[in-house]
Amino acid sequence: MQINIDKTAIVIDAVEHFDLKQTLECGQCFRYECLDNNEYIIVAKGYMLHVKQEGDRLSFYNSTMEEVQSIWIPYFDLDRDYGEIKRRLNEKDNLIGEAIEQKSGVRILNQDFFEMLITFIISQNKQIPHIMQIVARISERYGEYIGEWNAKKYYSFPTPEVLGQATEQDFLDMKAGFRAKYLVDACRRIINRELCEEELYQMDYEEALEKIQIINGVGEKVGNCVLLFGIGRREAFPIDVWMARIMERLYFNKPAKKEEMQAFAKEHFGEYGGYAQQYLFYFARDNRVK
DNA sequence: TGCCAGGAAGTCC
DNA sequence: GGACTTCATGGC
Repeated sequence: MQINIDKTAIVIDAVEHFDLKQTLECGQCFRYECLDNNEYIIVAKGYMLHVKQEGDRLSFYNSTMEEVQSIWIPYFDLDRDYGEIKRRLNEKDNLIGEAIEQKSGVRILNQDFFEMLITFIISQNKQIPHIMQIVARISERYGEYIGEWNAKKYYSFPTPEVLGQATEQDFLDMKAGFRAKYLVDACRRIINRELCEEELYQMDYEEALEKIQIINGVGEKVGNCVLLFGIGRREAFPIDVWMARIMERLYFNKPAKKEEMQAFAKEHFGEYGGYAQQYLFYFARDNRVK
């Protein structure tokens, strides 16, 4: 991968299988702001990033060469061969091809575990814009100031220790609703190490999925999202209402149980389940599949 | 106004 | 063990 220093930015030319807008707006990320066409402010990994894509050129405006290499290339999953992933998925069947083609610039972001845990507990029974609002409130109140753009200030996502100081009432004030008690429970169990990130990396997928559900408010769907987006388990296959709709349409042709769909995904997509899921989810949601 | 949202837990039988 | 209900909040 060729990385260059321009007058105003660190630049990567000839990026493939990547579209900044699709990758941010496909439903996996909740901390971005669109400035202009394919130009964004992103908050991740404790940094505020100003980034823009023009064709196959990706420009990082407020970053160093070292940060691009050590933080942003891994974050955007840019050192993975998505051409190979797409070939493998297209070998499985000819039904997923349309979704891959329409959403071909999606990559799975490598986000932080604790942030994904809290974010996806919030996500249950909520629409994406509202999830983003609540995560922004949490960061403003408990995160650290990391920069501003156009007079708007940005804040990092808090650590478990800091967010652990919030009470159920605090989460209610931030409009988390009935999830407030789950959030308190999650912080507590992370702080006292009933669940820790390191052990999840060492467990196999099934074991990790079971373990993460010790947290009150984390079930199979939320657990899979955390493993996929926060622990890098690409075999994870979260099934929400949109995934159920698109799978019933493409693979079952009738109403199906979640358990059946989960088993099908494991057998059919295997280690590529997470990628398949994201192409299908974004396709279904963006096209309002009923 | 009623229905739904990247669901999970509680409660019934 | 499966089906049904409840849980806040906001957008349409």
